[in-house]
Amino acid sequence: MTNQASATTIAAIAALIGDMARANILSALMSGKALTATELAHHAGVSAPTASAHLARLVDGHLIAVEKQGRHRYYRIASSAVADAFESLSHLAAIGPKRHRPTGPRDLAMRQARTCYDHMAGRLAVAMTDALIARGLIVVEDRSGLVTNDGRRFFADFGIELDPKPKSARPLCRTCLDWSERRMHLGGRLGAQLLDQSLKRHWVRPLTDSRALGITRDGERGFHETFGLPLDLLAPPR
Amino acid sequence: MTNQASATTIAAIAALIGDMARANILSALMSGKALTATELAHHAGVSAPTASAHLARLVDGHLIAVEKQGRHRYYRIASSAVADAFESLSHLAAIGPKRHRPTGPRDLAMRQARTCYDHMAGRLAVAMTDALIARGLIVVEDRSGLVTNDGRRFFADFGIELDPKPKSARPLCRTCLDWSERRMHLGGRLGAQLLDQSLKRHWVRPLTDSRALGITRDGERGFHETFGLPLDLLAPPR
DNA sequence: GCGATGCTTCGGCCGTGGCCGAAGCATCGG
DNA sequence: CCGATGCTTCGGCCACGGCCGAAGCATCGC
Repeated sequence: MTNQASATTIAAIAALIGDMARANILSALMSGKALTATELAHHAGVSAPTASAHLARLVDGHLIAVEKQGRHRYYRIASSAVADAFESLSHLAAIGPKRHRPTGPRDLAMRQARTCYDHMAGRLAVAMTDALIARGLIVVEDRSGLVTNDGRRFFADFGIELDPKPKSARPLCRTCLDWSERRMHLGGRLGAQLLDQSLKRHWVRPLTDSRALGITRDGERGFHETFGLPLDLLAPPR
Repeated sequence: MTNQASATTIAAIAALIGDMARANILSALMSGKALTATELAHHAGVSAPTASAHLARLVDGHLIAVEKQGRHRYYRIASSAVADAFESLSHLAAIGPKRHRPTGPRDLAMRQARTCYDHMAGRLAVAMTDALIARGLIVVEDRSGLVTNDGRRFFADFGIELDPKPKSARPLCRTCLDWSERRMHLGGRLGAQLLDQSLKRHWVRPLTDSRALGITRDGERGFHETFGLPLDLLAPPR
């Protein structure tokens, strides 16, 4: 009767993810966008009542959170821990029965850069995080990080506002791990804003029907000049 | 119709984990030991036929592997990716609805040192890995690692045989990530042998009814002198 | 060979949970 | 106010899958 209670909870959570409709819903929310119930119903390929029941169960299990806005209800992933668990399962599903890495073109793009929840992951994100640490712009310890004064200036120049009085309780700088790289990368508000800026500047663009991100020509230059990332890391996957 | 196929697979895998009996079976196997069908049936609290059916499904889904030995059949976790996914879910289950870390005594011990599948995880394992890298005894790149010549000597002195012609196809040195530390630590055959030696030397001992490991007095001295780990990291959790 | 032990397959029972259509609240726009 | 839109609740249908006991293979010890 070890962590019996714990095993119960694990089973409950896994069972929540272990349904086609709910997995599709979570998959859709992994983009980081908050979506309405109807959109999610459509995405999961089920009727509105069915989706509603699924969403209620996911909220009840604290896998997703809901925010009502007028007559819409916006659902989103509840925490980065949820995104994390889903990514792990996703990784397991991808390598599944195979012995060695499949390395399809889609897979290569995913490994280079992709969105994870609402920030970036993959080689690009890991390298950016390393670069920020190496330059003393952020300090990372355990799972959380701090922005240094140098960093504050740097991010301001880059167009990222780090309001000292955040209205959101969400941590500014958090690390999130990476199934393809086995390294940490930035999440939290800072990670989200880095993705935001990168998209705004057209340094990366979402690839169709996937969470993979493509690095544009501008991006190759920008990431190289601004963050000092090596060019070969930024080139399109071979 | 994005990664619809992928979402299907994720749901299938999660559904496998999402059953009390199967979660208990996996939980038991997370110790890294290979167990027989009857033992697992007992552990899951179900009859032999029921357990057999569950085990067959888990094998079919490539979550566990089986090896027959005489009239016994030994089951074990199929890969570190499975152990990884289970740990992620375990982490999610632990923090679940709560806002901040619970930090019970059990939890503190788990964060300091525990077994992950068949090797060590937690602060201790992460620090050991860092120390080995810093001393140039291993080189880690991407997910896999190499033992240097210096390292080979070091491990031989430590009592770990690294036969150049391994009969097992299992990689010697692999990294595995860590939910509590968000850092990589050593898995693979080397990681397993490090745990082995640490247990043999009574530097760590399994705590009752848990995957947590306690660091003994001998261990504090040993890890400090042999790996150069700081003493405060080795002290019992406050 | 023989029984004992370990494990799986078979057959049948039953409950949980998925699904939808219809109806019920809530909110917006006019 | 009214209808339209977004979402949930209700009621009922159905099947997937978990559970066990009994029986069937396989392997060991003698």
